[in-house]
Parts: sequence; structure tokens; C-alpha cells
Amino acid sequence: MTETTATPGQRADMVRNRRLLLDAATAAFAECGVDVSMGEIAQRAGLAKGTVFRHFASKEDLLAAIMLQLLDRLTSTADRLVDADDAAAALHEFMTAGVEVLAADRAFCEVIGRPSLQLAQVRSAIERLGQTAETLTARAREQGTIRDDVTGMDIVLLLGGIHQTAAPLLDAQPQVWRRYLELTFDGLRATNARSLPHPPSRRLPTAQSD
Amino acid sequence: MTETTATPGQRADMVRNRRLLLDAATAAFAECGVDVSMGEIAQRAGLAKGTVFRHFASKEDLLAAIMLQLLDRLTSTADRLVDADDAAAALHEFMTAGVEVLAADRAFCEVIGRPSLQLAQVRSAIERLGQTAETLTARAREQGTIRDDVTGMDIVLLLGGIHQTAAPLLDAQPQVWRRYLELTFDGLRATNARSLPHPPSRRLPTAQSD
DNA sequence: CACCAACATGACCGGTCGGTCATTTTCTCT
DNA sequence: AGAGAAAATGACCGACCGGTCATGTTGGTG
Repeated sequence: MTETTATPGQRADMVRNRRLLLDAATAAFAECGVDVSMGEIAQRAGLAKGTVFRHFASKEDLLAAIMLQLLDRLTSTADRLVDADDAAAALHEFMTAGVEVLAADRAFCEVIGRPSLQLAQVRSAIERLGQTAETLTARAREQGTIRDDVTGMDIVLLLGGIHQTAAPLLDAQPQVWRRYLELTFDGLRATNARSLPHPPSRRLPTAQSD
Repeated sequence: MTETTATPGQRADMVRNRRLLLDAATAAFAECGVDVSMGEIAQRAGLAKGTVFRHFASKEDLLAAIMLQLLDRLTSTADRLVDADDAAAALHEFMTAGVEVLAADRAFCEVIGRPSLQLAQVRSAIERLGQTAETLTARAREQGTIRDDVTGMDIVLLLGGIHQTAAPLLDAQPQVWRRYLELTFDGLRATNARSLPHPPSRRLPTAQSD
């Protein structure tokens, strides 16, 4: 088969174990957050702890690999939507996909909310996602459906905010986030703008007023 | 003086040390989040670790005490605003105060976002805050300035969301949260409602559509 | 001042974590 | 099948954590 992993000179069992490890780590991080232990991940994968460290030199490396995968997948989703007729609808669909991912992955929420770790690759992946979202947003702005002070990075950051709003209720009402997405999206609509536009580059004039 | 701690039969140095401990813990939790160690807190207070555990039987107790203090302070702020003429403006002021607290306290963000710990008192304090916010919100709804599907608990939850949106930028732009507050508040205005109202009690009809 | 109970102290305990490494197992190639 | 390299293993290490406790110290009182 023409898998992406063409197993150039690698042993078959190593490739298989790597797959097991990645799957287990993805599930473990999603369920338990970034603080899940490497031992737990190894156990879920049916491997010894040492094997995990053979594939990834540190926990941070493993986490970064998985977060990058998620971020790139979201970027692809955004890319697929740039040609839609109704840019605002496309933007809405992108945001739905984004919050859906966040609602299903604890570690992703934690990393998005605080990428100040050492995860430089993650930061740049977020940048890329922001740029792709910007092309979506720009079209919606030009179509006059979205207020003109909203940027692509705003959209990306709002994903985390929408999810965080819904998070305390997620157990009781797994779909509440849709409601907060609608609420937030209403605030983005062009005709709904009340507050003065705040170009993201030129702000904080008398910032220390309080 | 008529301090709240009237030192009923307690030794003077104990009262003093308790003050030192509470101040140090407040600062430590705010700066480092809930994962700051008891040793670090003790060090900041200039006390031994054992002394900390004499004042609070567990780390959770200490954290709960400080979180409760913050939540009650916010509830007081909301209480002070219920008599304002412009309920929407009062609501806005409350939200400003709320996000301000969140932006300055890491532990508070973490606890608000995931009160699923054992902190029953914290949960009920959040409930109380939600009820007080509801009186504010109800007046704004009656005045027709806020869409009528928004509840007090919505407001409380949105505080966490707004902060989370701004969190990744807080280092570079400490005041961005004001921008996202305005954006969100625009979505709350009565005339800006587009999406159908979702009474929080009767939801999730065909929820599994995706 | 002298006494004692209340308080402060820090060494200590069990447990968990990320990470290492000598040894053993397994795959692959001839 | 046999040999050798690559990979898997799990015991092990040092660091850190929340929490305990025997011991030393201190503040209030008669």
C-alpha cells in the first residue's frame, strides 16, 4: 500500500508500535489533558515506558507531535472552506469544527490556552491556522457580513473562549457550546457592531486606566 | 480595631502568621495557578511547611478558602450594581470587574473553568454568583437592552470565555480582554440577536446531528 | 519570673513523575 | 538456520509533591 509512512528502512514492528503509541497518546491526552503520565500512555499502547522514550525523546516532543497534528487538521478544514460562496457561513462552519475539536480534547484546550510552554512549533502552527482563518475572515468582511475589525486570529482565539464558556456545563449538556457559538457569532456580524473598531495593531493607548 | 478576625482566644503570632499565609497563598495561586506547591507558598509566607498544614488541613482547603474569597468579592460587586439605572451598563461593569479578576489570577481561571474537583463550596459560590448576576441580567432584559435568552449564569460563564480568548495574548497586550469583552457584549444586545433563543432548560433536541 | 499549652519547625514518609540504561527479545538479511 | 543490528523491556534514578510528627520555641497568664 501507498501509506504515508513508506517504512524506508524501518522495522515493521517499530512502525506498528509507533502507530499504537500515537493512537494511545492521542486518546490519553484528549481524555486526561497534558498532565497524563508517560507511564499511562505506555500502558494504553501496550508498550513499556522505555519504548515511548525511544520514539519521542521527551514528553514535550510527544505532546507537540499530537497537537501539531490536530492544528494542521483544523488548518486543512479552513483551507477547504475558502472557496465557499457564503464566506460568513464558511466561517461559521470552521468555528463549529474548531470548537468541536476543543470539546473533545482536554490537552488541546490546555495547550491552546497557554502555548507559553516551550512548544515553539505549536505556536507557529497556531500562527498558520490564524493566517488561514484570516483568508476566510477577509472574504466575509468584504462580503459585508462580518464586522470589519475582526481578524483571523480573533476567530482562532474565540474558539478557545467559546469552549471555555461552555466547559463547566459540558458534562450536563454536551452541546451547550453550540449556543455560545451562536451568541458569539452574533457579536461578529457586521450590522451588530456597536463598540468602536479596535485595529489589533494599534491599541493600548491609556491602558493603565484601572 | 474591629477587624473581622476578633482574635477570640488566639495567640497574636498565630493571627499574624495566618494573615501572612493567606496573602502569600493568594499571590502564589494568582501567579502560578493551582499547581503551585505548598512548600512554595510556605516559603513565600516565611513559614515552615508544617505551619501551613496547621492552618489548613489540606491544600484543597487552602485553595477553597481563597477562591471563595474572590467569588464572594465578585458577588458583592454584582450586588452593589443591582440598583443602577442602566442595567445593561451595570452588567457591563460587572463583566469588566469579573474579567479583570480572571486576568490577574491563574488559579481562579483554572478553578472556574473546571470546578469538577471536590470543591463543593466553590461550586455553590459560583451558583450564588450566578444568581446575583441573574438579578442584574433580568433587569437588563426587562429594559430591553439585552436579548431575552441570556441568563445570569450565561454571564458568569462568559467571563471565563472572554478571558480565555484573550489569554494567549495577555503577555503582549495585557488589555486585549477589553476588546473581546466588547465583542461579546455586542452579541448580548437585544437588537443583535439573530440566532433563535435557546431557553437553557429545554435544549438538545436533535443534538446528534453531527 | 516561671510555667505550660499552643504554636512553629523541618526532617521525614510514601507516592508519582519524567527520564535512563543494561539486558533481553525480535525482526531482517544472508 | 544463524548472525547481527535494531528495537523493546522494566528495573532503576533523582526530583518533587502533599502530608505527618516528634521536637523545639514562644506567647500569654498567675
